[in-house]
Amino acid sequence: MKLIKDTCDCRIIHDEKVEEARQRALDDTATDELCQTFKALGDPSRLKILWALNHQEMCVCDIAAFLGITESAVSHQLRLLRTLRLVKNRRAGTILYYRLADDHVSQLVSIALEHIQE
Amino acid sequence: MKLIKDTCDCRIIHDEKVEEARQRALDDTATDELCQTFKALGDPSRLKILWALNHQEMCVCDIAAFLGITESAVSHQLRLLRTLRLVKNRRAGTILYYRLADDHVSQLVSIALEHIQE
DNA sequence: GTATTATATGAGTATATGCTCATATATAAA
DNA sequence: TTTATATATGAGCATATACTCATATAATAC
Repeated sequence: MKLIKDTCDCRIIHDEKVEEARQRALDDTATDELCQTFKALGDPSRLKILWALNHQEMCVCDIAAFLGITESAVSHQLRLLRTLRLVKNRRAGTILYYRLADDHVSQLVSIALEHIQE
Repeated sequence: MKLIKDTCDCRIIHDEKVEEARQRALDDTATDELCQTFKALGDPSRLKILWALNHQEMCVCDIAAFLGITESAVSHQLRLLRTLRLVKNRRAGTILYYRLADDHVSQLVSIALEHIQE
């Protein structure tokens, strides 16, 4: 977190607002984790995957067929979504079925849908 | 939207799941707008700006001082946030005060905070 | 054991993007 | 009008990232 310089070339019109913002600011770790979560939802392939998994569990090759991209690309994205605990999977033989980890994704998309529909 | 090939090299294990996903899929425009919205929240500078504006209105130079980045960088980000109707501004002389356009951002961040805190 | 299927992963590449710098615009004051 | 202040914008650059390709791993069948 950079600090503002003490020299006169830093223009702060409302000191108290800047201080207030600093007080309420999220810590760096939370900011970073929030960003990673939102960024995960900010890619068309991942958003489509998550939206599809919101309704049913699916295996990698089905998701690939649905999206029209390679299974490798899907697998890469699923790894990211797993890391962020947005999806979980269960194994059935050689097949891995993916599903949403919880209903946060559903809630986030619902609110974002409200936003874009106004 | 690419379609899957008819040749035998496309592995679809569960036809009905792929079809179900297609039926429920969001249209391309909605997907794109949702992604842009989430992407906007997926950058540390923009998320900090939005979080700060969730508590009070601020002008460009105050935000710049708060974040420790140039006013130019802030202005670029605010333009994006304005385009996505996430923030609004009011003019007071030469100063522009920015605020959140509605409470969707607040709701989105709250849910995402729940997610990362589990 | 080998072969097959389903998925995962590492490296490389092309595109996207967040910042800086220089410049432009808008409002106000002199 | 001239000057100063506050913000906006375009271009360029350095980094991030989403995909492809080749290869590796895991589970099953033989």
